[in-house]
Amino acid sequence: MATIVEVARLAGVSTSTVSHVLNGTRNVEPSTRQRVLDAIGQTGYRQDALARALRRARTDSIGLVVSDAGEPAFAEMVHGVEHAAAAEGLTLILANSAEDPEREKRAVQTLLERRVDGLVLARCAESSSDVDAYLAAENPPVVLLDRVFDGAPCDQVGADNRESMRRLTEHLLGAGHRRFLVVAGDTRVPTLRERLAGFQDAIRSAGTDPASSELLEGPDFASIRAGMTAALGRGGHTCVISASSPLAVTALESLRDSGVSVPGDIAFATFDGFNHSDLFRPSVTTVRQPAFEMGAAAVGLLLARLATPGKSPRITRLQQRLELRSSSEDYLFAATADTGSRSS
Amino acid sequence: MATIVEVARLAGVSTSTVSHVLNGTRNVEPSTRQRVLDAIGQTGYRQDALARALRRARTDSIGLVVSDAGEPAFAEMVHGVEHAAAAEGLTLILANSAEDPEREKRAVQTLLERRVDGLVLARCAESSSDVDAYLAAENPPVVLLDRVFDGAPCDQVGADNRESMRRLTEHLLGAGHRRFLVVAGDTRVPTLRERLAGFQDAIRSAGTDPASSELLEGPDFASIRAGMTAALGRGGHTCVISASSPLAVTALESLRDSGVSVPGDIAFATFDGFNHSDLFRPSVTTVRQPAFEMGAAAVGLLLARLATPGKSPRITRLQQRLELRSSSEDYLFAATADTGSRSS
DNA sequence: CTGTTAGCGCGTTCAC
DNA sequence: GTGAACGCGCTAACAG
Repeated sequence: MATIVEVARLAGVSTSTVSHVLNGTRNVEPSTRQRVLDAIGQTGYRQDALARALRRARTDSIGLVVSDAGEPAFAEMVHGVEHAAAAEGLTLILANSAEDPEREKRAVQTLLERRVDGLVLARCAESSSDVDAYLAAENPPVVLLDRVFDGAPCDQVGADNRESMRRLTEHLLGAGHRRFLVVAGDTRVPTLRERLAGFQDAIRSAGTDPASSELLEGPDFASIRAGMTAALGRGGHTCVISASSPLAVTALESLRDSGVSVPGDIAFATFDGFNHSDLFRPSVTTVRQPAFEMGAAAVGLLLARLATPGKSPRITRLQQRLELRSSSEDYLFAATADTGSRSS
Repeated sequence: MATIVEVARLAGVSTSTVSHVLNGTRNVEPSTRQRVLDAIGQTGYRQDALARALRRARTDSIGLVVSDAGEPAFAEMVHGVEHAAAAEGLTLILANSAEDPEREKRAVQTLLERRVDGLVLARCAESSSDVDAYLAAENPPVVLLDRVFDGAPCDQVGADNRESMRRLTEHLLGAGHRRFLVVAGDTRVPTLRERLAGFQDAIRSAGTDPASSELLEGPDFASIRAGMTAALGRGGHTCVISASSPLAVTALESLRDSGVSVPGDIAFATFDGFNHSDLFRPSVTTVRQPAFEMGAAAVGLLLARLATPGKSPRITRLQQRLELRSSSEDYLFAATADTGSRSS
């Protein structure tokens, strides 16, 4: 690979002139400029990003750490981050923590060593505080993605989980449901905690008896499954709400294994959902995350902070879309069913 | 951020000693070694990957360009590449060409400027020859992923598309199918061309009349859809085979819009398939790509080449899994149906 | 309008 | 066993 020195020699100018025509950083005589361009063409010279970054103290790259690269929603966020970054001339360094605090820590360290201009983090559930220490020491621009932490000293992008769950639940209440089975999952995860809160908001403001519904919480999917099976055995619920796509898989498997049909015997709705759901039965009612847009928005916040640091942190909440489908809409209440006391 | 100079001063040694302690590149007196380690601990010093890479002429990073980051199969490959790279201490720079030759070209250029130690490319359908020129000029280790090009001068990883399609078709022939509707897609794409070839292999070696089946080829999904609708209108086919997941979506939409039910009226099978298909109806018969493993295998080949260059290119074909489900298995031939002349 | 020079932070000879 | 000095390729400050 040719270096700037060879180009300069070939064009009969100094390296600094070559640098300036390349970067447009000062005027150069059209004729010499052309000589430089010709020399570049002949040698096939390209700037060395490494040397350039070392000198300029900026790498034109950003780091992204996701907590589960296998999950479609995260894959879409990666896609969105890549898209927005590329559009801004930034390259993307990708790391996956796989929900492991240790790997997350290493990833952040590695990215800082590589001197990324900014960091987008979808932190894992039990994220180590070491990470915060590293970030505080270095203090690079950081945007938290997907999982919003109250009081975090940086920009954040998330979905309007609480409001969306409230809207979903209100819709289901309006359809007549009163006895819900809520598969809430690991409520230490902010996203899932917010969704549960949204459910409770709706129940409370509707004046419905919270005791009619049942919550399945916890990080362990085996327990969730066992809880599902037990609850379905007892019966009485008219609707299952799942707070995430992996939880939905577990819930649907339990329903299938218990011989409970959707929407024949019970209604079903979930967050995240499944691709191309309209092609299959049951097509499932879904609160769809704008994952791609969230990734792109994170890059936007990063650039804004890069441009004007010192502003106070912003939280962007992107609206989710409620997609009503057969799994909830085609449930029929039995004529004799207790659809709750319509108290209002 | 502390630099090596500060550490050296604090430890009362030269920078070269610090460097040697860090890299274990020559013996140092245990006591001075400890002083250096202490100084590192105090300052929170970490090596600057940029300066290090510039000096060592290697970046410990690899570049990955995928042709469609939005496609689940590619997302899994990204996942696999990231996983294997991280395990080897390599960081991953990700770019998406979005099937655009221009973007692909820019991505490869950018990655070369960043001096990645190697490149994994899932090239797009109409990849520019400029890319080959850049690669030839620089001659970095390259592994082609997913789309295998005969005679390419580099290592490649793909799936055994031809064999898998042959196996699938043979299975369907065994079930009695003779009149197939094959949604082949853009057969300039090696993967899709191989799958079509596998179908033809099976038809030929079974001695079945090729004219009984119909092929839908071309890059344009609207035409594919129109072709589907026309073919379904004419009728006579007993089985639809789709060569990829996006094609399957189009095909299933056409089937639905034409009021043809799967597997009631027609059997259906596809490559790639849908996640959690067993939870929904119809559950679809699928030839599943080991996408994660393919990504990991690509990194493996890259490392092997890095270690021992000069060997002749290798092609790794990973086996795909045939997942038989209701969409094809539960199709019932009408008693009067012509299931072909059982000539053998 | 252009050239000279001094680092960015590190790894690595070469000398002791 | 250790240190001094050089250079990876580039940009920015200073001169002219």
